[in-house]
Amino acid sequence: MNIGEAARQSDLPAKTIRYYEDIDLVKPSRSGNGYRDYSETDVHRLRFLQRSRSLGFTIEECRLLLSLYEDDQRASGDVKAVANQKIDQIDQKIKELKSLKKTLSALAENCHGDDKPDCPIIDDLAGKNRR
Amino acid sequence: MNIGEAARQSDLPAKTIRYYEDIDLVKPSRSGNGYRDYSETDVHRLRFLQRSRSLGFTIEECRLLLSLYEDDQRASGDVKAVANQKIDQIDQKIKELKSLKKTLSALAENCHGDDKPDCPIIDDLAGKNRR
DNA sequence: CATAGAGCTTCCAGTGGCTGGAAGCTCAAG
DNA sequence: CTTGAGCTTCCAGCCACTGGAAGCTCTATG
Repeated sequence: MNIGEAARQSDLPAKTIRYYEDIDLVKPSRSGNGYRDYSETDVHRLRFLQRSRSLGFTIEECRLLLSLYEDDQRASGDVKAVANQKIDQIDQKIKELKSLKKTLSALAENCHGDDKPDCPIIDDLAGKNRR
Repeated sequence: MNIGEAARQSDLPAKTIRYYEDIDLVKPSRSGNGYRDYSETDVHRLRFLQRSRSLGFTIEECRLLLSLYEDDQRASGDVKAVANQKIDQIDQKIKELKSLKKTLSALAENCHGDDKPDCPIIDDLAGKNRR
C-alpha cells in the first residue's frame, strides 16, 4: 500500500513515516513507479512506533522496543526494565514540574496583578531578596 | 568584565551567553582587543535570564519578561499574566505525565518481568486487545 | 486524449536552546 | 620567549520532526 494509506492506518503523518525510514526504523519496499509500498508487517511496526512514541519513549527506546517486539525469544523482564526506567524518568520530571509550579505560584500569589509597577515576580527574577 | 567573569556571576555557560547575544538578548560592548565587555547592567540581565529560564520560561517569554523588567512603568498585572500562563502550562504538562505514568504502570504491573517471552507491554504496544 | 488535481518523490531548511569542536588570536605569569 | 588559559568566530550536531519547493505519477472527468 502507498504511504498515504499507511499513514491513515498507523495514525502517523506521512512526513514522519518517511523520517522513520531515513533513520532505519521501517524500510518498505518500492513499487515499480518508485512509490513506497508498505506491507501489513510494515504497518504493524508503524503502529507499534506510534503507540510507543505516544507513551513517551524516545526514538532510540522505540528502536529497542521494536527489536524486542520482533524477537519472539525476548525476556519479558527486558521489556519491563525499559518501561520501569521510563516510569522513573516521568516521575522525576513530574517532581521537577511540581517544584517549578510551587515556586511560580508563590510568586504569583504575592503579586497584586494591578496597574502599578511594583512586582514581586520581577523582583525575584532580578534576584532581589534571594541572596 | 570579560565573558568568563560574567559567566561566573550569572551562573550561565559562556557559550550560552554568546548565544544570548546572537539572539539579541544581551549585547555587551567590546574592549579594544575585541573581547566582549560586560557591564553590571549586562550581568543583571544575564542573571535575570538565568533565573527566568530555570523557572521554565521560554526564550521568547524571557524576552518579554526582560522588557517588563526594564520598564519601570510596567503593570504588575502584565507580569502576573505571564506567570499564570506558565503555571497553567506546567499544570497541563503534569497532567499529561501523570496519565502516561498511569498507563505505563498498569502495563508494567501486568508484566511478569521474567525470562519468558510473554509480555503484556509488548502486546499493548503492538495494539493487541486495545481495539 | 487532454487536463486538472491529488498523491507521490527528493532535497533543503528550520524549529528550541543550546553544546562541542576547530582554528586562531590575546593576555598574564614565569 | 614560551606556555597555557581565555578569548574570538564559524560550523556542525542534538531531538524528532515539520514545512516547503520542484517535479513526477496516477486517477477521474470533459
